[in-house]
Amino acid sequence: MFAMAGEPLTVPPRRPGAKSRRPRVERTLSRDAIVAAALRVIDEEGVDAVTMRRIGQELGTGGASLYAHIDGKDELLELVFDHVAGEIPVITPDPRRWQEQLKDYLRQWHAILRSHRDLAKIGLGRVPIGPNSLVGMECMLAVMRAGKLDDAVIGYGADLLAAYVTGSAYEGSIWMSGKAATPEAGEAYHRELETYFSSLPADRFPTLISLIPALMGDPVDDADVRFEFGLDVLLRGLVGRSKR
Amino acid sequence: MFAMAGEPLTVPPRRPGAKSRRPRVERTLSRDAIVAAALRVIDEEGVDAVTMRRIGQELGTGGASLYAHIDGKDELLELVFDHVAGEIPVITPDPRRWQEQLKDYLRQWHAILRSHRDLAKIGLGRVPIGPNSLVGMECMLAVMRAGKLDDAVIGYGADLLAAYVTGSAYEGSIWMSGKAATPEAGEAYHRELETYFSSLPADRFPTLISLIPALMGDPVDDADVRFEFGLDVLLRGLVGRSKR
DNA sequence: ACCGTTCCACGAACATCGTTCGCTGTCAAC
DNA sequence: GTTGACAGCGAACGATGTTCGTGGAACGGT
Repeated sequence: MFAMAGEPLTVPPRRPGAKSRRPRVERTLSRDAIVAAALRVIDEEGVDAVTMRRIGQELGTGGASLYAHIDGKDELLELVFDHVAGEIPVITPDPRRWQEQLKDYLRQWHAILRSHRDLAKIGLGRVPIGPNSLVGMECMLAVMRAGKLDDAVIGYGADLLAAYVTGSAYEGSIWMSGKAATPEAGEAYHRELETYFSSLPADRFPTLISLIPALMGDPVDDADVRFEFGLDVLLRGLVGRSKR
Repeated sequence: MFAMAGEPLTVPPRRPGAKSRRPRVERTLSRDAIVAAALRVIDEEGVDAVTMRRIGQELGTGGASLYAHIDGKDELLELVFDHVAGEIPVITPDPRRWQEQLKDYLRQWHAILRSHRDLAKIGLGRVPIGPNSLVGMECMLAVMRAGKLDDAVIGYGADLLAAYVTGSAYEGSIWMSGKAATPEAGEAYHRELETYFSSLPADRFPTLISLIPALMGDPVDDADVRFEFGLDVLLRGLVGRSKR
């Protein structure tokens, strides 16, 4: 499983014993090409459409050919996730405006995840330890330390914020999940859910029913407002927890 | 997909056209028995071990027999999730100690999820709309309203809190995930991760390295402290956001 | 210029998954 | 007593991740 542990920071060679006596000629396939193809499929059809055979076909071959460059599907998805993590620009911490810096960073991270369909799903059950993810983590921690937060708050808080960004991006992608990934289907599901809530017995769910407007905003317009709300709540809580 | 929308609150009959001319004699199989068997398998081997054939075998038959009572694996998992959601005791809101009530409720939810291995994984990509989940949601909303939070804060906040509980329970179960679900393997992975972080170049990851003790506590002892921290941060932020 | 080694590419195959199909036996309704 | 609906269930289908064995091309040594 965790084959990356202890390996150097740069993308590690797959076969440790391969001394590569040969100067590694450029063949048609490569790790980067495979990752790019997988990302292309994710952008077009979502993470569930990523299949070894599908990626191979995208590169003009079969699924078995990928195993020469990649250990398996798990590692492939991890590579894709870390690849897009590299798209986030790094930040040099400025103690005077660290909060807005941190928020901006998380906003960008969230936006990038959302721009790749349900890519966030990959990061849900994982501890991201790819090189780019680590750079992002270091960046986040540095900004939080510039804010003079307690070490314990930074340690727990960074995890909390990272989980929030990933989870929020994934939840936002659920509305267009499943097979019919069209925005119309998402809105249809949204409406169906709203009518379902409205049909509940008012005597047993009084609070729920009275809060339907607050619980369900427009699924697309509301996504950013919702994310911003969580961001504000989390940072408010973190600084409140740290001071004193 | 969302076949439950619009159906009555009690567990809906699977086949809408089945008028049940026969008074539904008690056969060996039943929805409840299937759900119980699935939960048993989850407790013993985790969610990934839940297979139609495995559940059938658990009940002394094959996998195909389940489809007479259940639409498919997706619905089965949803039923299991909602079943354990029924274990959480409901709360009558007390405005004077609503915060501790809310915390206690989320603590119990978290504990129940954690007690069923990686069951939380099921709830990650779903909007829980089962009957028991709805009762829990109503309960949560009522307590928050007793705290006189703004409606908007309740609406967004309830989602935030629910996602936190589920996500936190799942993350906690990752340490013992994979195949070798033993606690020793979890600790081994934890140690491996720590040495990996320690091996990073100190000139490029100064903050990360200096925060290793804060980032990684003991995986088991630390889980509750970590959860409590997030709870405190979230509630702090929510009330701060609501007051003015 | 030749050969041998190395290793990528790839079709076929294996195990496993969710699900469907068609048959059988049984029990309730007429 | 007859009939018909339906739970139960083995077999099968399509798709998945992964492994195996073969082939062939490119490089280094001679």
